[in-house]
Amino acid sequence: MPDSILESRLRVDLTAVVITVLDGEPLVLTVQRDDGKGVGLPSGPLQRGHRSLQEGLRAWVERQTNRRLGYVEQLYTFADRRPEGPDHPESDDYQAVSIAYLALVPDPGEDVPLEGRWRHWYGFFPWEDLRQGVSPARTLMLGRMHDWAAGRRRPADRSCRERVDLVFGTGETFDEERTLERYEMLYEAGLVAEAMLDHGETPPADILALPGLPMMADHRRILATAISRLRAKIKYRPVLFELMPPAFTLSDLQRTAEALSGVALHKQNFRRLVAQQGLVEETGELATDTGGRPARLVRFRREVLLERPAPGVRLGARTRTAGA
Amino acid sequence: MPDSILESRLRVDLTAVVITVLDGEPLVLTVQRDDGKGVGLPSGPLQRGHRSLQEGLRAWVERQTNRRLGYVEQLYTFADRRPEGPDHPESDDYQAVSIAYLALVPDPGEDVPLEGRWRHWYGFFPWEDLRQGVSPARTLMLGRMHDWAAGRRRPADRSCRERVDLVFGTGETFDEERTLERYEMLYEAGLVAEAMLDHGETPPADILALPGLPMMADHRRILATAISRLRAKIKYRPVLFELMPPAFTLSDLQRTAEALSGVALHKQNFRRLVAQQGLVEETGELATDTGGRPARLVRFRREVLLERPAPGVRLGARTRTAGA
DNA sequence: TCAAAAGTGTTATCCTTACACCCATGT
DNA sequence: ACATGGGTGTAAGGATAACACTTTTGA
Repeated sequence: MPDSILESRLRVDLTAVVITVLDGEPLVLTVQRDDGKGVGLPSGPLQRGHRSLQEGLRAWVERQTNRRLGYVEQLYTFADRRPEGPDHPESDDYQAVSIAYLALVPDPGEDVPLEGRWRHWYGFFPWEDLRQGVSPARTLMLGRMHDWAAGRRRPADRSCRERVDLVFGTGETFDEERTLERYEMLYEAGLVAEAMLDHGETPPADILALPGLPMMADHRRILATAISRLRAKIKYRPVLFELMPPAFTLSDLQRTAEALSGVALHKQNFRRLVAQQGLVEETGELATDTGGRPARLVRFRREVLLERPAPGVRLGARTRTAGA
Repeated sequence: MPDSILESRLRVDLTAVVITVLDGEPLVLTVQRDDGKGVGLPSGPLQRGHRSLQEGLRAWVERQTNRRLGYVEQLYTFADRRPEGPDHPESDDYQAVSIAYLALVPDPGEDVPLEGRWRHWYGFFPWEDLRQGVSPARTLMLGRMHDWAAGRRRPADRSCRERVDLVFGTGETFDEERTLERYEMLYEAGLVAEAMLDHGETPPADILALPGLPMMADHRRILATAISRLRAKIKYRPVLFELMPPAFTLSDLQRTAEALSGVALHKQNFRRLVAQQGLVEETGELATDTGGRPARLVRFRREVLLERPAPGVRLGARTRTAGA
């Protein structure tokens, strides 16, 4: 009853982060907005007739990209305010509430229509890929973060520099799950294009000087949320297998895990962990196109979803990287 | 552009699960709806002028219950369809989308106004409390679930009976984090009052024969979601301390952990885990009102939030219970 | 003096890590 | 033959689980 006059009914958007891995590279399904807003994630408003939030999401993705989704889980709900730029000084209203979902598909499929396109994760987040050790791009960006940190004094807690090093990790101490925190820190430092747009500034002409490709609205933040969640989740739930074909080799599985987590894993231990958890069983066939000795093909034992309490591909140790 | 005629703008509700622990009992903040719908969680619509979703939530809880919230995190977003009962045969529209939050406060506080009231968790979920071993209520309810399972044959996967035993656990194998799954299974079996209401039936007069007190709409499901999340989270993030006063004893801390997780913990190992993780430091004072030997008071070391990657109160072993 | 609760020490066991080594195929 | 990737065994280290025991207060 109270203040019902203030109630605002607003649009509810459903937004999908659809992930796959192809040849050891993680991909995300994007759409190119025709209104010049750039690259975004598939999304659309919740409608009458959608039987549930998830059904609505599936319908939108199918329409926009022709893909049927398999595994789907809810990620997070964001409220996107209208940007506060000089054009909208008075906007105290919300544009929309958008409910973001994470979806996994085992292969990219063909005939993705015009607007739909798979893009590499690490094009948007170059600093998140440490599989080859520390990349020059990462070092460069860390330098800029240190410059930014040096110009700030945060009262009452540790120095900003220390926080940067903690969240970004110094080589060995990289925590791959902190993708969202890293993005938010870069945003705070004004080192991503979206930060400038949201403050009404125009990003520099040499947009490529900023680390990572931007996305429309807050979609890159949503993607960062998805990556963080997925990197955490593969360790305690068998979601990795939602990205695999029916039969695969253990090396394929490891490559997929590495693609998602962004770090190189220790081969023998990875295999043992998978084996001893009973997550896979042999098909009896061999893959001959491996280059060296043919590898046994295995398949996911779907039964574990029912029998084990919380099985996941615990990643185990990493291979020691050369970088500090 | 397409189908904008179908777009529906709808209400967005913010719903709070506010938790505290008092004298070893976990409590949830509830409001009594005056329209006869029974007990519910504090909630209200997102309004213009709320600076963010979280701010909106805080505003509503403060107004309805006079409590300021400390720790707040987003839980899940639900779409509540109008019930399909005989009164609304044609309703294909949503009532509202509600975004649920989990909030933790260190003490109940006083002067909670008329509608606001703290209630015991386990009044709503009697089967979730295994601190004293297996309760008669739990055994009774498990029997009913077995009866239900016996009357069903699920094709293509394990027998329903096995699924019940897996999710509810047989004594030793109880997985405290599966609170939501257990509630959903009880709902499916029609053993909670809400299931009947949602199907247009009237619950039996002897409502107390059904396990646990009901809540309005889907609020008990939301509470189950909160419990699941919280039980999982205390193991890898130091959220337990959001429920503690500034100074407390290790036994207090253990009692709080037990209250939330619903199982009895092994004293010595719990203490060692907390100590060796550096989560607390001594204040130098002693608590004299413990009954036996006075206990040292400790406080949470807030610094760990910055220095450690993912510190949590890993609960360690449980005390062996007598029940099978 | 005894009950009650705090607090300490110690061992067996398991899981993880790290390393070394062998196997099967294509060129 | 040898390069390449698949696959196995094993010992060191660390964390957990389970146990027994001592200390300090109030009644």
